[in-house]
Amino acid sequence: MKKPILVTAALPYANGSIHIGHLVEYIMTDVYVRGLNMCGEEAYYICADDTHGTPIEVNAQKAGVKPEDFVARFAKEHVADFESFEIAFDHFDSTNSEENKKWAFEIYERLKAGGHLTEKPLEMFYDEQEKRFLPDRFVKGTCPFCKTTDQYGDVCESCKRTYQPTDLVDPYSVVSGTKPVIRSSTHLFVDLSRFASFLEPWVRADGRMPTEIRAFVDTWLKDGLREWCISRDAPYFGFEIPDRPGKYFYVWLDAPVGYISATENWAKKIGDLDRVNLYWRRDGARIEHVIGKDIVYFHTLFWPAMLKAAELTLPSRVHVHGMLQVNGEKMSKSRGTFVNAKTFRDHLDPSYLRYYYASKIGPRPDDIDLALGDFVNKVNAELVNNLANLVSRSASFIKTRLGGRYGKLPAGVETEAERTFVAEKTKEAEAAYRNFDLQTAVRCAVEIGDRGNKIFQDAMPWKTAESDPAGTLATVTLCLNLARAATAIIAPVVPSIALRIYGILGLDGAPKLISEATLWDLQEREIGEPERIIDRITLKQVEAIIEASKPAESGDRTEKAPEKAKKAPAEKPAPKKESKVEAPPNEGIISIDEFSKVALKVGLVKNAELVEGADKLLKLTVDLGEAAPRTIFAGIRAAYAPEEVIGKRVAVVANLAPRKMRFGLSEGMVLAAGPGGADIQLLTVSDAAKPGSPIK
RNA sequence: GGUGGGGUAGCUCAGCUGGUUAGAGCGAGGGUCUCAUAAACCCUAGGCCGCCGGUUCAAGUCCGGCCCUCACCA
Repeated sequence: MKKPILVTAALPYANGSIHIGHLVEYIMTDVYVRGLNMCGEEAYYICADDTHGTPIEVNAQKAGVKPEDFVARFAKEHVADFESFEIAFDHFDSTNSEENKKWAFEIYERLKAGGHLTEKPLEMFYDEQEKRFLPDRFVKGTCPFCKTTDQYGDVCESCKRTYQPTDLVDPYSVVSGTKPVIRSSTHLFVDLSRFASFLEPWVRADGRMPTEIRAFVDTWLKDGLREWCISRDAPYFGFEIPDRPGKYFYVWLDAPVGYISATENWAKKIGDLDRVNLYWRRDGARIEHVIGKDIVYFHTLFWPAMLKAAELTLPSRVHVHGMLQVNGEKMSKSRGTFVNAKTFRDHLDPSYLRYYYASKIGPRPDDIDLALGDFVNKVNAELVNNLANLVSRSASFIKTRLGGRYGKLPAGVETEAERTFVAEKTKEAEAAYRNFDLQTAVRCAVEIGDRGNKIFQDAMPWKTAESDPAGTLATVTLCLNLARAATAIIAPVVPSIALRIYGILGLDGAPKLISEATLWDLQEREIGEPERIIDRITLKQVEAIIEASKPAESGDRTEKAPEKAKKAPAEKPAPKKESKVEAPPNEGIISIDEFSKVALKVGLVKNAELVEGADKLLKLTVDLGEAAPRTIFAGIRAAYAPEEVIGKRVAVVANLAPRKMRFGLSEGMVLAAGPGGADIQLLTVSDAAKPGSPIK
């Protein structure tokens, strides 16, 4: 007997709004689950908000509300966003539930009983003012290697090297701005290496994950698995560890457990409580996770180890997708490409985005590019001009000129050829859906649409309607049966459009099975009422979305959300949520004292030259009114030729720690505006300013 | 820095286990038609398949090196 399939998408973090990056995953998973069901499988789609962790705790505090309330606001918003994009979860839950606590405890107890836990002290930064330990991303300071300032406690964005927070020079707390002290705290660890012999074959099993990802995970396995710290100190929003008062489960311990607890609450909702045990304890389901490239480690190593230790059902498949780019670049607030689900929905029908994503998503974990011009073209050409218009032209032709009833299909080879073709495409599309190859499924539908349009065009029914009504009706009937086939195939992608088309064709309800494509039963019966299916879109509408997504003011210097910024699926790690009403204050804010630490001065560029071996840098000699001019390397070569810069009076950070570069020592930093590359404007000052005079 | 992925026509991408003249859609140029959401249909465009070597009768398709780019680094 076929097992039901329980599909999950990664849990969105309840710290921000759903944006078009998240939607890649929720849409593709939704299409996948709808596709499976339309292939005759029994598939369910489960998800939940991920609600725990330091960022939420801190942000709730800043917003002056309880974490529970903070999280509840986003839960409401998330549900509304998903609904509007026709993402049809069978159940959407929250990790902050009694059920989740219960399951997390159970897994914890099993880890302990199995002897998989170790305990040891850890030296960590502690913020005395805020009375809290500081996770990596809540400490900033100067990179110990390259001396770049304001780097997070785990990795330097400038030189990309990783280190411990305690390695930072001049560390400060992101929460209070004070200098943290080192304090020891005892923590719990899962000894992952004990699971190595189990994980290796599990990871390598055929079909477990895309081969590209397997290669990636393999390298981790070869390097040897490290211990995984699963506890955090209070204050923390999460579950307190039963036998460790004051210690809480790290959010990544209980987040994936949400897959199970959400199943339990769903089981309760549908009145079949045993289902949670059937699926998770008795191998009664295929469990499939859909995740982004960014959280592979958790889902292919930690999570299966936890499940194994607790003797729960392991996922059959972990499907991984790539990240979203917009116009070939990361989503960016300042460019307006960081588009929230709500903003998109306010401007355009979500069907467009569902269609576009599906048309670009293949089975491999490649990044997908939302190229705005391409978006407009593709949607108009394929969804509207091809598919919707085929229905429109054929249906209204029958309605207005051929009596409003379908005729018989043309006899003979013509119809046979189409039947064969559609049968082929239907099979291909079913296989494609099962394999997350959504672009192939979409192409199958479009190809059928092409055939319909070509047949209609070649037959020229507008010329034969009078002379040969029966033959003409047969041809148009064939076209509509093709349109119906394409509709059944595309239904998982754009369900509401499929429903509308079925109505026009005179069919009840929405397509139920992809195989309806091969029914050919639109014959000698009434057709429905023609209606507008979906409008073409214009670049202008898309530009309006971008415009609406730009930050209102330039002061909004966004930055990565600490610790869990990368948790959000399909999101290029970047900015946090926009400063809407409910938004907590940004912890990037600094005090006047901190700002005054920066010595900005006017510098006169005496000389500038190209740097051999560095295609981005110019070597500047800058007079700061000091005894000797300074040498400063500036990454402005793409925008300025050396001679353009000489003689300019520019803004210089004079007390920046000197940075040793391959080409020499850089003794300061020249300020410039703009996104980078060739789009850079040096901040210049009028000639009246003396070199060395302070900028305040 | 380490690891992994990419680099194919102006743009977005297909090209499985190597094999006839390297494909699609959009855009661009030309034509047909008017039923339909200024939609449809036909023809055309001739791209060093990132660079350099190698294996092979035969290489976008395998191997090595390099360049560029993206991602991940618990």
